Amino acid sequence: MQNLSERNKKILYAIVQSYINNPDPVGSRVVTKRYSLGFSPATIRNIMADLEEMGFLIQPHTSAGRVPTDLGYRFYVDSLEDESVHQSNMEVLHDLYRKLEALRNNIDMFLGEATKSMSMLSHYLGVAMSPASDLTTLKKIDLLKYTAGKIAAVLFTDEGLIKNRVITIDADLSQKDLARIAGYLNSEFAGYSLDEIRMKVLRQMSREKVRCDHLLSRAMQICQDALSFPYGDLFVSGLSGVLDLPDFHDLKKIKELSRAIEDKHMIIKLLDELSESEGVQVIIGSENASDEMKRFSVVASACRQGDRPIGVVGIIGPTRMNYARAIYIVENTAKFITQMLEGR
Amino acid sequence: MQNLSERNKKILYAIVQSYINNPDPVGSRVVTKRYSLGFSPATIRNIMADLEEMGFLIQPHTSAGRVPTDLGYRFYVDSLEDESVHQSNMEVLHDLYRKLEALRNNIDMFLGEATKSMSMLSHYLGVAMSPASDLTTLKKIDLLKYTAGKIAAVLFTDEGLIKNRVITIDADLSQKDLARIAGYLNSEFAGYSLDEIRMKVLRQMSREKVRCDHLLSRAMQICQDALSFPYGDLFVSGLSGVLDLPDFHDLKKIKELSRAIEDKHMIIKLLDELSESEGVQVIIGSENASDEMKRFSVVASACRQGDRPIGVVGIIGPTRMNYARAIYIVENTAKFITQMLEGR
DNA sequence: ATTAGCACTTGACCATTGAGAGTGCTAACT
DNA sequence: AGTTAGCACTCTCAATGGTCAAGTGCTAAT
Repeated sequence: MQNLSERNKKILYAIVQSYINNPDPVGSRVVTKRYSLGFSPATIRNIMADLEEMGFLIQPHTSAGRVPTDLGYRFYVDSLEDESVHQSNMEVLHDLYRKLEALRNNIDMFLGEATKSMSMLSHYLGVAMSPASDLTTLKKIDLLKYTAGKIAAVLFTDEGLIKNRVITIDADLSQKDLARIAGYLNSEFAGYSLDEIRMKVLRQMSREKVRCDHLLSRAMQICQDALSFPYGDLFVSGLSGVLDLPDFHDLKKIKELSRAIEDKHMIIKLLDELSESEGVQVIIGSENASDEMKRFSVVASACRQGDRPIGVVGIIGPTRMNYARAIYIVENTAKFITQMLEGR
Repeated sequence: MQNLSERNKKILYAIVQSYINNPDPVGSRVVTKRYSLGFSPATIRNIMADLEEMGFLIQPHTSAGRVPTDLGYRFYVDSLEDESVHQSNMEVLHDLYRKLEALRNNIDMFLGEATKSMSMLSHYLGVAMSPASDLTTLKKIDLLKYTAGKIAAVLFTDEGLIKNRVITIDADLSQKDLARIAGYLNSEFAGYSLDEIRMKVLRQMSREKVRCDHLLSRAMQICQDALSFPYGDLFVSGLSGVLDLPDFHDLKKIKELSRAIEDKHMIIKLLDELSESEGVQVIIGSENASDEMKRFSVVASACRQGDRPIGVVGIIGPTRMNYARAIYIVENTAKFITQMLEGR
């Protein structure tokens, strides 16, 4: 990448951009015509041959133009200037989000709507994930009597998530007992992450066996049950829009994509890994860890509140993606969500 | 339909069945060959011409075999005998559901898994919807202090659903106040459907304006906010599996389907209407109210607990669907869910 | 180092063709 | 009168071959 001359960089950049705007393999003619660098087609051809040798381009067949490889896209994305991102019709984005503000009290629903907006604006798939529960911080837990032998645990987290869960217990506890247990749990565990709490509980329980405080050990048991949450919720939308893209005129690729987004675990893992990193992340085609995603690209960003992750939003599309636009949309969506959560 | 002779019925039935098993237009030859009714191809041809005239069959083009129309499928489904449904590998179904029993406390998650099972077994789309909130019966409401100016309302319904919602209020109420309000709401509204409660609240509020009891009017305000739920949750799964069907080798049809299932409101409305009726319902192609669904069929059943609807499960597929199998799967899934809910 | 020119390759497009499947109709059969 | 055999007809589908345009690589000239 560094061993590219300035000239070659410019040409590679132009080729990728041309291909992103228009799904035809780009030939030497159009490069000279549309991007007026002062070279003749023949020169461009030589350079293109070099770039192909270096792995940035590939030709689908002899006598077709060239198409960027994943490496080519990578170069393009890395050399993308922030300024190039400014596109005209992006004010819509803020208008849209302003409408979404009404949902601020319900983060799950908000994320669902945010994916819709992202998919509409980008014409790719919008995805979002609420935080992996393990890292969320418990703010408050309440226990409510539900029926005999069943209680409902309501968890409030610092991120504004509320989760509830029905727990079956073998004894019949009164609401008063439950309030005492809840009070104890709150005093003991509020402010810790669910992960930490789980560990604390385990330690407590082994100690408790000896002391055998009835209510307390029961409290621990309840707590353990209450915290066993699955992953965060996942939202995906925009599939029907994606199918209109020329990239998906091929049945095989449609199947691949739908298989990928149906594998929620895979997507969750993917987004989860991104939730650690700072800023907008771009994963291009073969850079993806998962086989199912090797022909698609991901643009995603974590939403933070201070240093606590509160979710991930992103866009999934073909490797031939308008990265500049996607990055802009994701960046601003993440920013907006962060602001919204701070404002409350 | 009644004006069909017994012989014609048999032949129509055979044609539909053949087409369901094998997506080739069925000609007179195969009818005589595979279904040994004692007729020659020529006779069958005459009858097929009659059936076409009556609207049960259609030929894609001259010199192709015939294909059932929606009317043809309707005849087939209506004359489907219960016995014909027994298929060999259906025991898997119960094995699968036994595994799902672990999720019985979390009806939403359970429905999600149930759709997966249904789609895996049928190779069509599995859908499920938790009850439309309007009709659910309030069992208990709890109010919890969340932050200053915000409270969380937790609703328990008779169906075992728990919903929560953050409500913003303009004053700061203590947990004690909230408990009083909740107590009042419970004594007043428990046992009524959310719909009824909404009406009661409205009546109360107009009366309250005169009397101006501060806490009470506040309670009404909270209650109104707490009850304003969106639709029930919708679960859809199995798209990638559907794409392997020969019926979806056509890009246009894929788009149609994905557009349809992305229109959640439409699907919810569709299932909602079915939740009123008894037993397994079959809607074939053009019988669908929604344009987007006119080329697909729906097999669905409401799940009841007594006379209270607690959800709808179903299968969406091409009109050339294995109705017998789909009906069997839906019927047993619904039955299983009902049993599971009763057992708790 | 760059470029003009040219021969070559290849996929896309189109019309033609022949095979195969299935029909409708008529005339013969029971 | 219902049923069937026979046959001409229609239509799709796959294969074929020929032309066209695009784009390349190479060579020789600048």
